[in-house]
This record gives sequence, C-alpha cells and structure tokens, in this order.
Amino acid sequence: MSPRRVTLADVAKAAGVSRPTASLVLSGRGRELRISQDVEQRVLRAAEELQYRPNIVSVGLRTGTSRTIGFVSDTVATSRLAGDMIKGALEAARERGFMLFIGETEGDAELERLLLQAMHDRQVDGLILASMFTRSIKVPKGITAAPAVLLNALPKQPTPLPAVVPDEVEAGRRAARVLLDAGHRDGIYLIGAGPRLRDVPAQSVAAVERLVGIREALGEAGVKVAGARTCPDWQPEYGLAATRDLLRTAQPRALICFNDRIAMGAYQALDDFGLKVPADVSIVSFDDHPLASWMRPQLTTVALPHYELGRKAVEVLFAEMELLTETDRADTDRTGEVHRVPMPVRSRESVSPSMA
Amino acid sequence: MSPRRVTLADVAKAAGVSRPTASLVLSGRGRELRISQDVEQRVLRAAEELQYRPNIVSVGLRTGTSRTIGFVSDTVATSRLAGDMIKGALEAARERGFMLFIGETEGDAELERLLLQAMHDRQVDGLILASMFTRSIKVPKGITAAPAVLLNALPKQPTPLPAVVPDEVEAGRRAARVLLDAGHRDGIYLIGAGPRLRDVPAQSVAAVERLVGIREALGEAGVKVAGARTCPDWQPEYGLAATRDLLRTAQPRALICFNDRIAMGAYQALDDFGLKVPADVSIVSFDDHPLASWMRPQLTTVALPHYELGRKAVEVLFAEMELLTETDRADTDRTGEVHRVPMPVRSRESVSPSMA
DNA sequence: TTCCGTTGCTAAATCGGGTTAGCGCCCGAT
DNA sequence: ATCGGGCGCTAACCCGATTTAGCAACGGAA
Repeated sequence: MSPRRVTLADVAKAAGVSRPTASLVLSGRGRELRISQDVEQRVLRAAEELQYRPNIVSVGLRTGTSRTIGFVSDTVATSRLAGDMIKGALEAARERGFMLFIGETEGDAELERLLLQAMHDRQVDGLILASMFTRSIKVPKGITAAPAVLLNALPKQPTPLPAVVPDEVEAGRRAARVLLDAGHRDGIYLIGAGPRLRDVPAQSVAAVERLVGIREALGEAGVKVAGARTCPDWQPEYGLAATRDLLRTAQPRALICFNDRIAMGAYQALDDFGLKVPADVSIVSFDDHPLASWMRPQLTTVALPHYELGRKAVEVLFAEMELLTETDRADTDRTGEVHRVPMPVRSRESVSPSMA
Repeated sequence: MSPRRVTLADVAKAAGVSRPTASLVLSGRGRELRISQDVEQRVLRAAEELQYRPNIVSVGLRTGTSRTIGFVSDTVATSRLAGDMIKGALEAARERGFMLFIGETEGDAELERLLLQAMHDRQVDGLILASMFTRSIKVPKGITAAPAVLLNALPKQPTPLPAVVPDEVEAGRRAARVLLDAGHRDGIYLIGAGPRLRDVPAQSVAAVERLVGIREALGEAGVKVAGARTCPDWQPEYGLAATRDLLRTAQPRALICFNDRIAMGAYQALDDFGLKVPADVSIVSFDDHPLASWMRPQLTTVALPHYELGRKAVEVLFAEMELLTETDRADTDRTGEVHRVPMPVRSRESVSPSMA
C-alpha cells in the first residue's frame, strides 16, 4: 500500500554514491565542493526517477527548524472573519513553503499555555497570536521562545512583539467622509457607540478608534454629531432596539452604524417607521460582513480586510524571523512596531445625496 | 532569551544516569526493566525541575509518527460553516494530543497535490479531506499513503475511504414534518430546487438529498408539493427573484427554502407583496446560518451540524488509524463506510399553524 | 623517485529520543 | 573457590538528513 518513503540513502544507492555525496548534490553545493559532472547527473537522475522528497521531520531535527508556523487564536468559529484571516495567512505561508498549525484557546489561559507548549514541542519557527475581534490582550509569557506577531490585537503591556491591526481610526474618518461627500451635514446619528469617547462597549478597540476617526473627520468639516445610541452587544436585535429608540424622538438623515449587524437591525427599525433607505435615511457601516451585500438596499460599509490582515501578519512574522537569525537576538529590548492595514470603503446603495 | 530546550541528555546528567535509563523511566517502562526506586525518583525529580518535555520532532523521526493530522479543504473562507467544522476537528484532535495542519486547495488539483505532498513530507498521521459544501469529489491518488477520511464529501469513484456527511435526506424529511405538524397540507412550495429530482443545481448533493427527504415525508402524509422554483445559485438575490416569480401566479401558504440565504430573499419578496411571515406564509429552511436568528421573524431551519461533522471526522479518522496499525492493512479492499450526522431542527418563529 | 597540490569523494559525528542486547556485580549454591 | 543466575544499568545502534574533516588517487614539478 504505502511502499515506504524514498530516502536519501535510496537515491545514493541508486546513483552508486555515498549518502553525503547525494546530499551535497541535491542541496546545490555540489559545485563548490567539486563534485564531478558525472556524479551530479547520476544523483539528479536517480532522485528524479525515485521521486525523492526530503523528509522535513528529519531536516527539522538536524536544523531545529520545521517550516511551520503556529496560528493561535481565541476562536476560529466566530463569523466568516476568522476564515478569511486564516486564508490570508495560509496563502502567504504557502508561498514560502510553510505550513500552518491552527490552535484555539477559547480565551482560556491554561489552554493557551498548553497549546503554545505543543507548538513549541513541534519546533514551530514562528507564532501568530490572533484575536477574532480587535482588542488588547495579555501577552503570554514564554512566547519569546520563537518569533511571534500579534494579529488583530494589541498588547496590554509593552512587549517587543510587533502587531498587525486594521486601521480603525482611518476607517472612522472614511465612514464619516462618505456621508460628508454626499452632502450630509445635519442629522447624522451614531448607532452602537458614542457620542462621547467613553460610551463604548468594554474592551473594544474598534469602537473607540472608529469613534475617534468619525469625530475627527466630522470635526474637520465643522459638522457635529446630532446624537448617538449605544448597544450592549453589536447584534441586530440591539441595533433594532437602539434605532427604534432613536426614531421615537429624532428624525435622522443619516446613520453611522458601528457594524453591519447593527445596521441590519437599523434597517428593520427604519422599515417599522416607514422610512426608506437611502431616500429618507442614508446608512454607512463597518466590517463588510457578507450580510452587507445581501441586504436591500445593499449596505455601504468600511471593510475589515481580514484576508490582508492574515497575509500581513505572516509577512511581518517572516521579517521578524529573519531579523532574529541575522542579529542573533541583539536588540531584544526594542518595542514592537504596530502595522495598520487600511480598511477600504465598499460603496453600495445605502447612501444617497443629502436633500438639505 | 530562548535558553535552548531541555533535552533528555540534560535530565540524565542531572540525575546522574545514562540517557537510555532516563528514557526508560520517563516512558514508564522502568518497572518492567527493573530500574531501582532510587534512580527512578532521581530521574523524575530532575525531569520535573528542568521542566523537561520530549521533542516531538525527534520522536517523529524515530517512530515515523508526528501526532499531527492534516485538514485539507477546498476553501476555509466560505461562510462561518468552515470555522465550526475546523473547530470541531480541532477540539477532537486536541483531546488526543494531536495538532492540525490546515491547507486549502481552492479546488485546484495541482495545489491539492502539492499540499498533500507537503503534509506527507511532515509525516502527518492522518488526513481529512473536507469540502465546504456537501458534494462528491474525485479522490486524489496517493492519498492512501496515510489513513484518510472524507468530510462533507462523497467519493465519485468507490474508494476504501470512509466519509462523514450530514444526513440531508432525514433533514429534508424533518423540514417537511415541521410544516405537516403545523397542519399544513396545501400550498406548500419549494424555493431553490424541485419539484422534480433533476431540478437541482449541478454537483449539489444537498439539493438532491433534501428534495428526496421532503418528497418522502410529504408523500407519506399524502401531501403533494404545490410547486417549486429553482435558483441558479443559492444566494439571497436569487431567492428574492424566485419567490417574486412565484408570488405573481400563486398564493403559497408555506415555503420550504433550500437554504437560509434563499429564505432571506424570500422574506424580502413576501414583504414586497405585503405578506407576513408566518401569519400569511410559513417558512422553513436549511443550514442554520447565523443569519437565521437575525431575521425577523427568526427563521425555523434544519441545522447543518458543522461542529459535529468536524468532530466526527476526527473520530472516524482515529478509528481508521488504529485499524491500519492493528491489521497492518489486511483488508485494504473494503469499501469506505458513510457516516451520516443528524441535522437538528431549530424551531423559531417563521412557522405557524395552518389556518386552513 | 619523491614530494606536493589538487581533485573527488566518503567516514564520522550530529540532532533528540527509543530500543535491544548485553555487561558487570553481587548473591547464594555447589 | 567456582559457578550460575538475577539484578540494575548502559553501550551501541536506529530514524533521515547535513556538515566537517579528511582520505585516496592522480598529476606535475623538483
């Protein structure tokens, strides 16, 4: 059935040379070590014919390397987001011949410890510590055993680890500018957080930063937020409740919803009050959940670039790995750089020019 | 920074014994090989103090094993489904001390070949070949090098590989019974596929099997499908179009939508025609996409048990792995068993008793 | 003829752990 | 005093690849 792997010894034997000779030829060092053309050809031919592939486990033992990186996240199952992030990381890793170990901690510190240990036991060359929603996390000790990168997360304490996060502040600005560009200046309300910077769900980096960006862009244009409603959790039902509450006392011309699920609730509330999107009320949102293009009218939203985040994390990790081998951990006390990945606006149908 | 791993040699030295002795003690074979209590204690203490952990790569080289399984899917980024499946697999694997390699083929056969090779190079102990929507796939050659299981996929040609799939036929029956139990007997229409068995999207196992189940349960009750509309793709926009088309000529009392996204489109179409769910039209659907509980009224749907599918695949794989080591590949020409995972009904608000 | 310098390859050690065969020692029996 | 046998441990080899040091063989020069 499985006819035993072809090993280097098999190739050497077939070529009539010793194992080291075959190794030298196959690793391309044949020239510099003066292996004859004849032998080189014989080895290459034998390797080809036997379909030789080096056993990475063995190389790993020798070199301490595994061509593998560990991807540890709190949850992979929360929405599609995770999938895209993993996909980006997967492809970037594959391009360099690396595989990905996936692990899930469920936010459990003990599980996280065990998982990092298990990955360490398998000699991963690097680690990505991912969070499925942008937040600040406590960096586990012992992470420094291998190069590591934080993904979609910021360290609570200062660490030398670099971080890759979406540029939420700029996203906030962009969302606001979508409305400004459409001529909206009055009756702009926020659903999900605000109006003050402290009116945000706990732990949510996204909420604070989006709010900062929104206020900044509106402020620059001399526009004031007309009002806001917070949501305890960013789910449709709370978006529905918050928007209903708003509509009882106000006549918004535009809503900035803090994510697409809230926007879905807002659509439902507006429908209840007989208001049309975007004719009566324009809506802009965040995330670009698949949902956004299923809604009627399709939702204009500032996308979380999950795929790019995953890619970027791997790229930063590889840079880190090279750095660590080159400098031999010289400047280990530097502080980690934060890489911000731009969030693009997806213009759809939920924003129309202000009639004012 | 990273103070070199503690090896068995370190433990042996600290305990003042030879490497093999330490190995014997730590592998629990000390007793049978008459290692003295004194030495045993010294070794255990040394291992504890040094926080010794065996290097799995090394063990892997010796034993040809890696305590790792490969999870190869066509796409991990399609909807939340994938995440839950991976999560189930992840947890089941972790319970046995196994890690998961994740790989994505994008449906590209060449990529698939390379990926399987890369996993083989890393000596995975088993493989899960997953599809993100239930369908029949061509089983790649060379897969037989390690134990393997098909997940959410059926083999096109007969193979010895077992498969784990959702029980879609029973799901169809259950969906139909939800309506029957509510007293519906007339005006039941299908959106997405049917009414004949050949009116289904290409390659979709789910469509065929759900349809079979629906017709079976309705048939048993002496109820006829009033009509059906197909959708080229199971997306909201097509659900919307199909349902609109239906409503122009018919007055349905109940709809069976072939998935939740179609149901979302159906909701929109019913709204356009001023019809209320479930007062005017009851709706039952499939998948239990997160969407289903965001819709108003919340959607009654037969859930795809992604988490359980992932778990089950790993369990079947482990059984397979044991079998292969025990029997030493004796009965290799047997044909793979198909495991069907039940799909539970999630009763929500979109079905009401028939007024007829 | 001897010595040196190349050329072209291989022996041996290494990585970290596991396994098997067998060595020395002590004890009691002869 | 010698032998046999159990006890307690270790030498030596294995997995598959890489690396370093060094060994033959040959040719040219002295």
